[in-house]
Amino acid sequence: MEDKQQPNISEAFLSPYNPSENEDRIYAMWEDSGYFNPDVCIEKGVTKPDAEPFSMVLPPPNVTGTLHMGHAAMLAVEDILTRYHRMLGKRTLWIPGTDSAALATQSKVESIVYKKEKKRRHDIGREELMRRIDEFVEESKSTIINQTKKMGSSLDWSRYAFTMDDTRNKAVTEAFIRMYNDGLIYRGARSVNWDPNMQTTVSDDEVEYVEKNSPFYYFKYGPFTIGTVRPETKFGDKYVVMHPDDERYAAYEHGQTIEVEWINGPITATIIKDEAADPEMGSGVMTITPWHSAVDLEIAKRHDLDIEQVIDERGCLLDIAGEFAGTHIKKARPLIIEKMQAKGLVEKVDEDYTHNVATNERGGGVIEPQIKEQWWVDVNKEFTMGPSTIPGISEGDVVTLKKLMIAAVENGGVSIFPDRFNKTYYHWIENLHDWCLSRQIWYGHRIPAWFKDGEVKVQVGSPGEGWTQDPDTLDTWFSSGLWTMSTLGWPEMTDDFTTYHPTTVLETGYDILFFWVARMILMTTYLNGSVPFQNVYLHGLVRDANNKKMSKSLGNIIDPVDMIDKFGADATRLSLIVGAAPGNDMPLGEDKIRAYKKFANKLWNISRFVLTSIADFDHSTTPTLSERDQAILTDLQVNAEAVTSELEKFNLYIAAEKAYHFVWHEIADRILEEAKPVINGEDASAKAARQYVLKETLVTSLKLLHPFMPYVTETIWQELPEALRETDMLLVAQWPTK
RNA sequence: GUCCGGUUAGCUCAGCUGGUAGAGCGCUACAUUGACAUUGUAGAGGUCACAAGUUCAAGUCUUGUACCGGACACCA
Repeated sequence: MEDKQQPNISEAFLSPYNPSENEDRIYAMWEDSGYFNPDVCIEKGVTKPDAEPFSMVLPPPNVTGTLHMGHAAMLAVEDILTRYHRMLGKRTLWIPGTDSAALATQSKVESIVYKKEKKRRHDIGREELMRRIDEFVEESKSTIINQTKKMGSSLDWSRYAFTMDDTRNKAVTEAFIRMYNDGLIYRGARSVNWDPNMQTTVSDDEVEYVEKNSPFYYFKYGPFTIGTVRPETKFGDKYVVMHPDDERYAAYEHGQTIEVEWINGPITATIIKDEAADPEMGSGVMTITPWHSAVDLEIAKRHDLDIEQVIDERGCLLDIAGEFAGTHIKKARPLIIEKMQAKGLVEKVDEDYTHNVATNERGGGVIEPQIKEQWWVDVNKEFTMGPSTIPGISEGDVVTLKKLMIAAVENGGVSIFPDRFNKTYYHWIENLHDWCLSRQIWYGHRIPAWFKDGEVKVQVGSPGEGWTQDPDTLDTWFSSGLWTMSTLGWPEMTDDFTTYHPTTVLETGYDILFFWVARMILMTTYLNGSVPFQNVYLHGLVRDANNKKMSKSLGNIIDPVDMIDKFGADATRLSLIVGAAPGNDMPLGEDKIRAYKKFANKLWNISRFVLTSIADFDHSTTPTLSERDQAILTDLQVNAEAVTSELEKFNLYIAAEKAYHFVWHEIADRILEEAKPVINGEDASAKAARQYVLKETLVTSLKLLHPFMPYVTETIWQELPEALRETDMLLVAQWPTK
């Protein structure tokens, strides 16, 4: 049997490209080289010490989670940006980290403990629970880290950060104390979103409204008719509110009292005229429950009304409910209706009423508004600005946190891509209320506040004998809001901080623009007088091939780890980039990933062909080029510049598509095909010239594609003859423009 | 209710500052065992949602209409 002749090229090329044989090996090689760390790049001479910095933080995934397609898309985008800028010769830093996801993690561990030992958190105590959580975190964190590496992410693991580690803890405490001392954090009793299941408050942004069908009751309230879906809140309703201009009730005067027969007997009701009552809504009359409704509370405050609690923290009725006291609201509701029916107070019931029920996004409990003493960030309080590099804001200006957040974006300090999200961002800020910071859960950053006999001190460590620390912890987004700073060592003015902050890009999903992006802007503009990042790149949601949301219940989840095993990380990355315009959701099916696996193989074969064709080329000579040879080199240049300009504009989806199209349909289909007769022809100098061109073509292709498909390009690079490799790894080769 | 998008080939989408339609997948025909667990060449397929306006010229700008989607707010 005759072997085809394959002079001087590696045996590796004799079979199709096999991602699983190469990816782990290549990643280990990159990691061992230290090139993910910009300091090492400088040490080894691949980056100039004074090169322009490029920095980015990884939006920290939940430490106990597993990788899903959303993460994969995020990692693909960020790694492309990182590799591109590294190849441009910048001091490039992409910082990895994981998030403690306090609420989610604690409830996960609690449920494990409950399943195993039938114990609740109060049974095992704070310290023990924390120990269990730490253990759980330690055990499960390697999963997400390993999966992140599988995607080819060129993160500097030597700078790995965890939201709950010492450095981050220090940053959180420092931030809290400074904001408290400036009066931007205060303690106050206000209406909060209380989750009776998890026994904690949640912020407005964590409340999810779920559409539900419930009976809507019309009750006779003296001469009026009032409507409600929640009869159990109605015990204390002694104010009846109507619009001042509502003709139907012109006979009643504000402040007038009437006797009304109510659930547990007669009460004295007071008429309140307030514009909050919508005349179009039902009868135009309502009673209010200020303790359990933020809207009602505002009305009550306007008229200085009594405010009474009806439901306790566990969701049970209080003494005010009389015979129903101690009963859980779920059980009480039908009993109350029964009694009211017997008393003839029920006028009618609308069984088919849909309304939105507030639930805790992360636990699913139904929110019961309560008035509670909590810690808050005041977003409207005026203060005098310290040193500032924020465009449009100078030292000494009187500002508010809201103003800072708007100024940072309005004056171009932060650019958001795609820019239509600017409006979404402003819209959110206009609606922004004070931010409830404290959470009644144990896992998280403990609030540095101490109490003694009604006195409060905010500081690091106990003020002394008899002081007890606030048992509450901080909203997880408080620490996340510091992330660009804390990962770089803030509040210490480390070299990292001064070099890499503000970061160049923040890449994340548009779904957490408010949770996270806005909060980072809030915290950083105030604490550091700077923006946290210059650019925000928002990616969309990954949907299935039919554009449906991926979900467990639909069974349409595509697992990125499966896809990597099946088609390779390169193919998975490209499938998540091409056709994925920033801010738009993208459909993804296996077919698409398979198509890019073919592309990786195509590149593999292109390389094999070129290496075979140039095997006898003398690299020490520079041959004389024909016009056509020149034209091909120009073509390379033009296309490399086209890809570059799209990358500069953050149009990764176009850049990837262009690179793909150029390599496959220009290089493979035309340049390689037309080179065949020249390479096989008699004219030795024409052959040498074309060999030179082919060599350039291959090297440029590998470089152009490296950010998008790092594994296959690096695998090929490692097989190139020494003469073609300007650097030991493609990872740090020079980007092919200029 | 407020705000923001979208509507272009069978499907998924691209079309930047206006100059008479593009890609990928799919489909049809032909070719090819080659650098190619295939690939190449060619082709079919679109009154660019609808209406009016600006303009020498409108997927592209303006206004309106109709659907579709999203974010936020929220009701007794």
